[in-house]
Amino acid sequence: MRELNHPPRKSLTLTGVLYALSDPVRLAIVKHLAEDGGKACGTFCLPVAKSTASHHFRVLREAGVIQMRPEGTQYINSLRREDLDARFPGLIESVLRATGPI
Amino acid sequence: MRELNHPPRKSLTLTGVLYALSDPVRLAIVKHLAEDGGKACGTFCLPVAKSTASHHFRVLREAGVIQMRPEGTQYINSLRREDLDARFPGLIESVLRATGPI
DNA sequence: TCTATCGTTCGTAAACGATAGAACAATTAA
DNA sequence: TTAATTGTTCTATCGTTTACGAACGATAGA
Repeated sequence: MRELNHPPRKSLTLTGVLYALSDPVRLAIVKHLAEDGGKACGTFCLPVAKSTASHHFRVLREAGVIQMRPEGTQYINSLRREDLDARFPGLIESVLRATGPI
Repeated sequence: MRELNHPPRKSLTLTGVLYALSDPVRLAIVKHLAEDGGKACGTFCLPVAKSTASHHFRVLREAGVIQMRPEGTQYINSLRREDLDARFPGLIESVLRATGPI
C-alpha cells in the first residue's frame, strides 16, 4: 500500500472536521478509534460495502480527523488527537463524550 | 408569522447538530447569535439570497441549534445553548472558540 | 386601505454525497 | 508462481443539498 496524503495541522478547517464527523458511519469509526487506535479498516464491522467504507475513511483522512499508515496489505488507522486538540480544543472530547441519539 | 416547530431537547442528534454546524453560512449565523442573541434573520449580512438564508435558518432550527420566535413581521433568533449544553456538553463552546480556517 | 417590510414557500437547476459492484494493485503466504 | 487478503479506484445510480428568483403571506404603519 502506498503512502497517503494527510493535510497538515494548520490547514484543518472547522467546517471540514464537523462535516466529516456528521455521518453516522464515520462517527462510529471515530468512536472505535478513540477507544483503541491502531486498527485496520477491515476490523470495524461497518454496515456498508467495502468501497463505501473506503470512501468514509478517505473523507475522515482528508478532513484531518484520522491518520492512515500503510502496513503490509492494510492501513493502520488512528485518530489525529493531538492535531485536533491543538486546532479545536475540546471539540473531539465533547463529540466522544456525547450520549443519546446518534 | 406563525409559530414554527422546534425539536425537543431529547431528540437532538449529534450527527444532526454537527451537520448543521458544518456549513460556513450556518456557522456564521451561529457565531453571530453567540455574540448577541435576539437578532432577526435580516440582520445577518449573509452572502446568499434571502431564500437561501431562509433555508439555512430552517436547517439550524430543525437540528435544534437555534430557536426562532415570531415577533411582528420577523423572527427573533437565538442559540439553544441550554439544550445544546445539556445534550452535548462542551460541544458548542469548543465550536465557538475555534480559530483559524473556517 | 394601500404600501412597505420580513421571511417563507415554490419551482428549478446544478452540484454534491452515499452507496454498491467490478476491476485493479500491493502484499503476504503457500 | 499461485492464491488469498486488504483496500483502492472506477463507474454508475439515486437522493440530498445549495442556490436563486418569483410569488406568496403576515404584519405594521401611513
